[in-house]
Amino acid sequence: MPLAMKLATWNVNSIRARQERALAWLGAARPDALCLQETKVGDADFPVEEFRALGYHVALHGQRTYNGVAIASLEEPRDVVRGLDDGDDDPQARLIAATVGGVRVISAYCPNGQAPGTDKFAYKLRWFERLSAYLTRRHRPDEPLALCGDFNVAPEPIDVHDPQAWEGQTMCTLDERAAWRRLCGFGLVDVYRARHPEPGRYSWWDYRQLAFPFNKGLRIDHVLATEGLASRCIAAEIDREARKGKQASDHAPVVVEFATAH
DNA sequence: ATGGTTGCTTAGCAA
Repeated sequence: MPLAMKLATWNVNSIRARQERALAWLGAARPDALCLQETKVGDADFPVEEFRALGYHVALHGQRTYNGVAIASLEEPRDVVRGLDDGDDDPQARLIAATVGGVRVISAYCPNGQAPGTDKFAYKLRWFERLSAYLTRRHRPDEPLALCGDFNVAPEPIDVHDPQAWEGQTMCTLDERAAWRRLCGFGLVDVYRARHPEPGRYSWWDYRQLAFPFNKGLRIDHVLATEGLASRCIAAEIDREARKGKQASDHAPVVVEFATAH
């Protein structure tokens, strides 16, 4: 029985474009589970064998061109559930859940929302409500659960490089932040922020305008854990190194560790 | 600054 469980989440912005970097990162970081978002590939075209060669199983809920989520894990993922499972006829592949190491791990790619007032924004807010309903329908706040992914919400001004410029913009509106708080109201803790009260820590930087070198970012990738699991957190980091250089995703991995329960 | 960069798919969309 390992002493800790290491869990990571990373929006790779196409697993095919990022395959080399993603596999190199996985081989070096060796998390017990990695939640992937924006794989942008159908399940038949996911590089399963390359992950397998590193010792990782993969549970897939893919989609060609847009969206697509996955969970890679050292232990074989159990009880895999794909989608929000609420009878809604939603063709967008944005959620996959599996049990790994006794923890219910969920990889979520929440909608971007484009801009307030658009159909996409309404879909985003509704998707958050559906996700909240999914949690209350299928889970309890007293079980070990980690909801990981790209939420496309910067929860507070501290999560934004220029809060005044971003106020009311997509990812920073009152409605999105309210949806985020309702989600957390299930009984979830923002694991990174709980350990790191300091400003200037972001997980996403726009490709344009040299945003990364100037650290003009937002913290929109999160690990939300139920309180019992969150209380066992022994580390939480954002791997800025993975955002550096050529052919990087616009997101960095968020990595957390939990002491194993006894 | 209705700009700018990247990826998928091939001119336009999404982020």
